[in-house]
This record gives sequence, C-alpha cells and structure tokens, in this order.
Amino acid sequence: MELTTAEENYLKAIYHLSEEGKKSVSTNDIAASIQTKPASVSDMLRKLGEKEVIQYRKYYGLQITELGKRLALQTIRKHRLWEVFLVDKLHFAWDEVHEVAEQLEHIQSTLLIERLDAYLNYPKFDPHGDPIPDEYGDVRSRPRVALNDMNIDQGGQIVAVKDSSAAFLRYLDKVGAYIGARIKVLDKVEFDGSVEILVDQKKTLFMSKDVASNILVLQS
Amino acid sequence: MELTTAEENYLKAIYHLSEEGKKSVSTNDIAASIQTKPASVSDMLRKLGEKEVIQYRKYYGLQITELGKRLALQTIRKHRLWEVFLVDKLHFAWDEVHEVAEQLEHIQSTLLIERLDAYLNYPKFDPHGDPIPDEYGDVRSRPRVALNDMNIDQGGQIVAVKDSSAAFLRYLDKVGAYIGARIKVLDKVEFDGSVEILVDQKKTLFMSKDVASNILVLQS
DNA sequence: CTTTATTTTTAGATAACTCTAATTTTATTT
DNA sequence: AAATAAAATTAGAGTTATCTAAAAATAAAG
Repeated sequence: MELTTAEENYLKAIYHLSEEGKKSVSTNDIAASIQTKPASVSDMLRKLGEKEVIQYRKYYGLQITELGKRLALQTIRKHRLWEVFLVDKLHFAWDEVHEVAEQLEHIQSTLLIERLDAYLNYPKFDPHGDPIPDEYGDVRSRPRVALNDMNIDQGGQIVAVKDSSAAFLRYLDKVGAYIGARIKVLDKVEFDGSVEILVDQKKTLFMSKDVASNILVLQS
Repeated sequence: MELTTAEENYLKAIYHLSEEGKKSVSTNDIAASIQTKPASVSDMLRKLGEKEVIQYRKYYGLQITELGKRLALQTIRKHRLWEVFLVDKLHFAWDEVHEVAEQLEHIQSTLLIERLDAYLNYPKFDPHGDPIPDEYGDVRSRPRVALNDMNIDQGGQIVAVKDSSAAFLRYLDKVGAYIGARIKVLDKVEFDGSVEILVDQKKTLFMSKDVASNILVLQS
C-alpha cells in the first residue's frame, strides 16, 4: 500500500483530528487544518475510502481504519524523528523545524528511517514533547494535563504544546516556558481563567487561559 | 525562481549531459537518462525555455543558460551533501545512497543545507569522489583520468566513477576497487583493451575496458 | 413542520506531468 | 536529389490534485 504525499497529509490530519477526542471528523475541519477547500476534501475522502485507510459514507462521516492508523503513525514517526534530527544535530530552534519536517516526512525509505532512529539513539519524544511511535505504530505517551486544568500550588514539567505554530513557540521561548521547563501554579484568576506561574524557580509570569490551555504539563 | 521537482530533475540531467563533452544534448539522450519518453522531454524543454534556464529552439537543440547552470549545481550540491550524510553518519553503503539522495535533494530549505554542510564539516567531495559545488555553484574538481587511459606502471587513487548504478558499485566493492583505493596498472591487453591492476598493494585483478573506462583515477 | 442556514458533495475547469500515436523536420542512403 | 530512416514535435488523452460555482443533503430556527 502506497500513499501519495497529498494522501499522507490528509490521513495525518484526519488521524490528529480523530485523536483530539471529537466524535467525528468533519469535512470542514479537515479543510481548515490543511488549508484547502472542502470540495477538495470530499474528493480525497472518496479516494482514501477506496484505499480503505478510512471508512467513508458521504454526508454521514468517516472513521479511520486500523490500516489508516498504522500508516498515519508511520508518517508521524518520520516527522518527529526528523524534528529530533533538526534540533539535536543541526541545531534548529524548535520553532523552525515544522516546515522542513513536513517535507522530510514524505521521503520513502525504510532503511533511512531505521538508521536515523539508531543515529538519534532511539528517541521516545520529539522536541515538542510529543511521543514518537515505534515502527509498529505503538506510542508510549506520558499522562499529562493542560496547564489551565492544574490547581494552585501544583507543579510539574512542561512536556508538550498543543499549538505548534511558530508564533506560539516563539512566544514560549521568549517567556522561558520551553519544553522541559519546571513550573508551579502560584495563582488562578477565577474571572478570566488566567494563571500565574513560577518558571524554573526564578521567574513568575501571567498567562491567559488561552495560552495555558495549549501547554501540557507532566505533573510531579 | 522556483523549479518543480520534475523541472529540477530534467535540468540536472541536461547539466550532466552537457558536461560530458557532447556538443549538443539531444531529446533522446535526455529521455534515456531520466527514463521517460521523448515526447515528454519536448514538452518540458519548452517549459524550461520559457523559464530561461535553457535556450531552446525546436529541432535545433538547446543550451543551458548561466541561470540554469547555477540552479542545476544547487541541486547537485544538495544531492551530494545528502550522500555524504547517508554514508558518513547513517553508515549507508556507497551503492545504497543514490535513490534516497534523489529524493532528499528536492527538499526546499536553504537553512537546512547550510546547517547540513556545517554539520558534515564542509566536505569537498561526495562518497563517489565527485566534487560538491559551494553555495555559489563553484566546483573545485581534481584532474583525473579514466583507468583505461593510463599506461603500464602508472599508479594512483580511485577518486570517482562515471557509472553510479547500484550494480556497478556493488561489483567494485566486491573486487575491492572502491573510492580511495590505490591502484597501479600492471598490464594492458592490446587486443580487447582490458587492464590488469594491482589494488592496495595486495590484490591483482583484470578489468574489461568497459569497466575500466568508468573508473576515474587521480594520478600520482 | 416548513423555511432558512450550514455542511457536504458534484460538476466543470485548470495546472503539472506523463503517455501513445500521428505528424513534421532533419539526417542518411542510394 | 529523391527515397528512406531517424529524431523531434504536436495532438489528444489520462492521472493527480486543486479550485469555483452550483446542487444536494442535513441541521437549525422560527
């Protein structure tokens, strides 16, 4: 089973949207997430259905199949391994890697990925803290909680972000709340849901609920 | 100026054919070298002409422009840097790299190539002994001679091969005549042009004229 | 429970790249 | 130089992926 680059991108988007807890993934959701038009999505869904990576009945909705999941995880694995390479070896900043990894993930060569994995020392998480699936698609994810769901005086380590846009990542870098930073919730404002946190035992800062909800913390 | 992957491949083929000394590059030559049909080539030549990377008048022939040369060398630079990466870092055999490098060379990111170059320590030659152009397209090539053009008792070091097919490279590896091997011509057979050589001061072997003509030696 | 709004799909075009078959141009032979 | 062969190009069609505009199906509102 071989997928084209476009098909891989659609399937990856569908997988990610499926994982976000939403019952069913809509045509519009997919279109928004990969910056295309709903009409194009409809067309592709028919094709992905024929290839049996999703189960698709028009107007009804879709469901990703086991085969689809496996293929999506393979692409995600490649993407995240390349991100580790770019950051660890080529010293890219964590907000510069996405665009390039988006291209590299489509390179076809199992040998390449095997060797890359070994070369990077079989990393389990990418620079954003997201888990890297193994070659069979198995993921070992750490339990984690959104920063805005933590209570006062609770602490932990930032392990991932939900929004990986360059703008958001730059903002985090600027305030020192990068992956790996240790934080503690000092206060929560009932009114707007914003939080006050202590970063690495030295700096305190305020975060809007919107920002905090995009930061995932491994509690300690 | 941006080229598509297909355009880059055509331009690279045209550049290589141009460099092989042939006065003019024919449509059929290009078709053969990238495994496509002459009809497709004609079409692409028109497009490349419009983009001014070649000068093209139908039925007459073509000539690569300065712009075309620069762009082709950029692609070749990327290809060869990736080959160094695959061999030096990921321990690919030198006959396994081509197919993967063929994909990697089309990744678009100047930052990536700058960083990769630095990471590999600014290599000047790829694993096949071919020179790596710098970012401006300048090539520092070593003077070298085809093995079948050498005389008896002359020696040197194998620095490159003309035919990079996996089959040929495997053959060379098998007989120990890899890039970097030191050789000396022991005898030449007038009748069929075959040569007897001493490899790394220990092993002697016979090579057909056909094989010898595809091996380039830096004389010493 | 109709009417309106939203979502989704189809229809028809376009762009890039490829092919086969037919045609045109250039080269080679006799 | 006419006849034939080879090379190159055009014509027409297919594939993949995209779009806009129109139509169909479902959901929401009155």
